[in-house]
Amino acid sequence: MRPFYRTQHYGMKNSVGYLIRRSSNLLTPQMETLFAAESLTFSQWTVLMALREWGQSTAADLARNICHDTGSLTRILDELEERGLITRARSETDRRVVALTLTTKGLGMVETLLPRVVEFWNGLLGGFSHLEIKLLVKLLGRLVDAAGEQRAEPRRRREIPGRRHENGHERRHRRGHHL
Amino acid sequence: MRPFYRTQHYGMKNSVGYLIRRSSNLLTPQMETLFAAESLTFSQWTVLMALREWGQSTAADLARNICHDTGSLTRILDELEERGLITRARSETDRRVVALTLTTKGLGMVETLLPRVVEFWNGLLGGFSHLEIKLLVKLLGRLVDAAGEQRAEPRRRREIPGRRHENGHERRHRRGHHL
DNA sequence: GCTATATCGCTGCTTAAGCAATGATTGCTT
DNA sequence: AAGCAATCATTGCTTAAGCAGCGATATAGC
Repeated sequence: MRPFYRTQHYGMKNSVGYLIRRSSNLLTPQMETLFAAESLTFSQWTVLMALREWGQSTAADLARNICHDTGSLTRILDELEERGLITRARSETDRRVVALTLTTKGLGMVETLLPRVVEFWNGLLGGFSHLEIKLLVKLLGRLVDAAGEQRAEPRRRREIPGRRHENGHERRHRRGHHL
Repeated sequence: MRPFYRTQHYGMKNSVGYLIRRSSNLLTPQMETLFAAESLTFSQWTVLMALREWGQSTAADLARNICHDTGSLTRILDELEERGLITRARSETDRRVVALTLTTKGLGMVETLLPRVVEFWNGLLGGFSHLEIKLLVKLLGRLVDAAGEQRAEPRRRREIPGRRHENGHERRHRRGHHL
């Protein structure tokens, strides 16, 4: 296929990279104002959404499919667990893995926030036709796929090996938080 | 216009917010590997590109049109100036303003890096038709506009009031850097 | 069965981004 | 003309994200 960009014509207005970056920087803080009252980060919100959608997951899994490295994610999960929104349960069949589940409280949080998010996006995309939005979603999806392959094999989400007992994880050290 | 999203069907795969965030998180580090040898940040790269494209600008202007708050930007500019890639010149007609220009060295840096960037994007977008890319660019542009309006008046870039003498800025305090 | 390699979740450290406040300057209102 | 509000670039502080390394566990090769 004939390449799209030429060195001579490459500018910010037609650069996908710049536009993506700018959208992200613009949108993230706006989203977070929606969660201000509940003091949720966009990342935390995404974790909750993912758990609601996938039912269950693990930290490594989320790190791959969402956003961050496992280090940041651990801290995000720490807070979500502390606030009683998610549950960590060490798997029996693979004791390295900790299965993450949404608590009823966590699910309630999502249900509370979701309408605001939907309203926000409907407002923001008011000038777009449904066809355009579908197109945008599709193109962005393909872009994400392409970027994922470029980096490494994106690796499918795997099934979580049997998770029997609730809250069966023994953390070695607790960070900061007394208790 | 009939709203696009419904609370019932809102999921990650069709969420523009999630896709944007994920693209950004995926793409940024990949871009930065292109600048690894020159140890440039994506943000720094964007500043250089903007200056090349707009000829001249100010910190506040860049902050509005690019990415960050003026605080971060000051530090980014500090390093770029220290490395001799840009020039700060206090304006005569409005002494609050510092006009930013690309040095020849800075321009050379852009010219060196640009081919890599172009190649990267052409590779990444290999599976897209030209029409699709143009469409994506257009849709993203409109999204950025919509997000900008939502937040506040995006405010057009203004002309820089007369800039006479090169390097006529007296910084009150120098950060860290001895000199 | 044993060793080498990979994966998982977690921690400490480093760095970058965001926020509030400041001093200097300008423009606006009356 | 004078005072008030707004703007600009900068700084220190706070917080979040990224990276390297670790102990525990699991898998593959032989």
